[in-house]
Amino acid sequence: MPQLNGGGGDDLGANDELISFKDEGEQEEKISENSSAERDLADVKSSLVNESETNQNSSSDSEAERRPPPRTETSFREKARESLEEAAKRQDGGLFKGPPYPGYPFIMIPDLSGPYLPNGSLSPTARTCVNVPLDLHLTSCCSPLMQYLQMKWPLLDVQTGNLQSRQALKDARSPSPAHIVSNKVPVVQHPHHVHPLTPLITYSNEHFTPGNPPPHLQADIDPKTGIPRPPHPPDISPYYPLSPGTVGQIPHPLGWLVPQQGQPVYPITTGGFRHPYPTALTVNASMSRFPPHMVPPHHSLHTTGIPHPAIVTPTVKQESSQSDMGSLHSSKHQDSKKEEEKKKPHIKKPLNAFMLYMKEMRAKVVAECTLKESAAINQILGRRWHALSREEQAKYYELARKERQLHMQLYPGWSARDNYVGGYGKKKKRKRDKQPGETNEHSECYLNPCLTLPPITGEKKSAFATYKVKAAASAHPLQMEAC
DNA sequence: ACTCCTTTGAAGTAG
DNA sequence: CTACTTCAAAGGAGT
Repeated sequence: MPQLNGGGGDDLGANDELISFKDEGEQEEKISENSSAERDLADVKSSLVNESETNQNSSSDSEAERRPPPRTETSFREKARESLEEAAKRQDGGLFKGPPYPGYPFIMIPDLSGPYLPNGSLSPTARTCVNVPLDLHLTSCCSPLMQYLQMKWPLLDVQTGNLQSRQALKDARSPSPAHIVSNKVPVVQHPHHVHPLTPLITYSNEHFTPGNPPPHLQADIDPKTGIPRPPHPPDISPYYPLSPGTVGQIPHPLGWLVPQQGQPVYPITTGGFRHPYPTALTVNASMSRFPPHMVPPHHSLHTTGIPHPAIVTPTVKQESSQSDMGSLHSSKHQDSKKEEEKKKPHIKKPLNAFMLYMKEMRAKVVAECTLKESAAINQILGRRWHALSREEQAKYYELARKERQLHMQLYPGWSARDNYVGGYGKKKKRKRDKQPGETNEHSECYLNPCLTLPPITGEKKSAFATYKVKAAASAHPLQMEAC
């Protein structure tokens, strides 16, 4: 599990999930994260559209200008905040022209406290996330910084000029243990696709059990549509944005983030934005009510009776594997067993950190560029992923960890192997062997210097104990090989 | 209709 | 333990 050293070093410690090579070795990229956000889009676009060299608009001088003085470990967080603001300024005129979504109603403040800081205090990043938007939400919603924050922290859901949300913000800022303890960092559910595992990435109230909402949300009525916003469930942090109506018609880059009561902002179908998976707390609560061994055998139904999104009906995908599905009885003979297995739902893997990140950011990237091809989008997302700060990555790692935990609780006997079609070694689809040199044959690599990362030198490797050399070498041949 | 592409990370298997 | 494979999401593109 990623851990943030709350003290002097921002090293994530022994976590083997965070790749620390970008901490210093990728300083340039990290520094240019702000600009890379606009550049990578242009880069990929240009490479895909054969417009080479157009990425020069992010000129080298500006690159040098972006390069902050060598940062120290102690000043890292400060730098990070500075970079946030700086990026916000820059992106105001860049590709990241935040669409005007004056009504984007909420601010969702991810609580990054908890596991990241040994003392349990709010991490500096979290403070940053809290403080800045709190001031920002009073300013223009088109504020570059806010746009950036919303880009950077799509979970930050800013409602401008809404007293209720201000009150909500106050509440969020209040030292309520629920806010502090809840480590929930909600990731959103793409309306496109019912996410298989959306316990932590769901704030659709659609399936939330209406409970007793906080007083400040009691009369939460959408000012635009007049549609009452569904209240927060009792055990859901008010951080969760439940702002269906307002954003529906507003071209917000994170419109997909919002529960769809109106029209989806992006060319995405109204998949229903179902989040049958309760939130972490909800699930944990439900877990307390339904211990793992009491999880209903019909996994297609959650404890709430709502079809579980992680389960794909057998018609979609089938695999022959044994699991602990309660509906299976060993006494049945093979035919019936086969039928049982046919009916057996396909439990998908929990999403890892990057997948969660992709899910959250994809729509935004798609909205910011004309690219629709997922391969290209994923390239951008991959680069952005590496450009993320540790705290931001840690957020997703933690989220993924919770997803895995939740998945384990819900499906104790499930194994990733269950989803192996034909089993290990029998490839369902032959993946092209990626030799480093082979990968470099990609035109994007040549046309797109931004798609590459500086080669990792041995010095850099030694500088970071947690650097997963092997992982990086195998996972990022493209970056490891200097294009 | 199906597969590939493309990304990272988790988890599984084989040696 | 290491290396490798598969799958998770996504949707356009190709077969």
